[in-house]
Amino acid sequence: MQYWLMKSEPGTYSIEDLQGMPGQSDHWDGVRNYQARNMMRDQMKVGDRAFFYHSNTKDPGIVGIVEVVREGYPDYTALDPESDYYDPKSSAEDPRWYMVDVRYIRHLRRPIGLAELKRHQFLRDMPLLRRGNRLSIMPVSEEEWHYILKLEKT
DNA sequence: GCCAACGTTGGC
DNA sequence: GCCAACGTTGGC
Repeated sequence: MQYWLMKSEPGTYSIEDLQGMPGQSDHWDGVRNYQARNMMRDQMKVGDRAFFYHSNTKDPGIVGIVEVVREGYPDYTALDPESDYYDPKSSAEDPRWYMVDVRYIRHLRRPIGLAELKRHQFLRDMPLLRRGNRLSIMPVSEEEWHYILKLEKT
């Protein structure tokens, strides 16, 4: 089983939004970055866990945990001209973008902010903390995963 | 295939 | 709202 971190702007889609969906699960649409696409299409497996990260907000940070419940399949919002995520270069025959489904597991006991994460040398290699990082989906090592879960209890 | 221009991300 | 960093686009 692998661990991940998935970013979302809470103004667009927050962990509370996911929690409010039927079955507390939803598709993770709108990813339009090839590296992130490849991870969803090729690497994310049912049962994998991910941190839900709130980005581009007053207090960016990890707020909860979700589980992958469906593996990569074409992101149909790319085919919908009405969607903000429409991409005329994608087609049903040759889908360019993929998504996975995730299910809400729980909130962390407290949000762990970006500033706090940065204070931990142990986490310095996380792509999230590297300068200029723009990946919206990234792997988290098992060690990092458990380290962060310990922070939650402090 | 290079690279300048442009658009987007996302912290601050 | 600013702007650094980075990915993408498109002219050549």
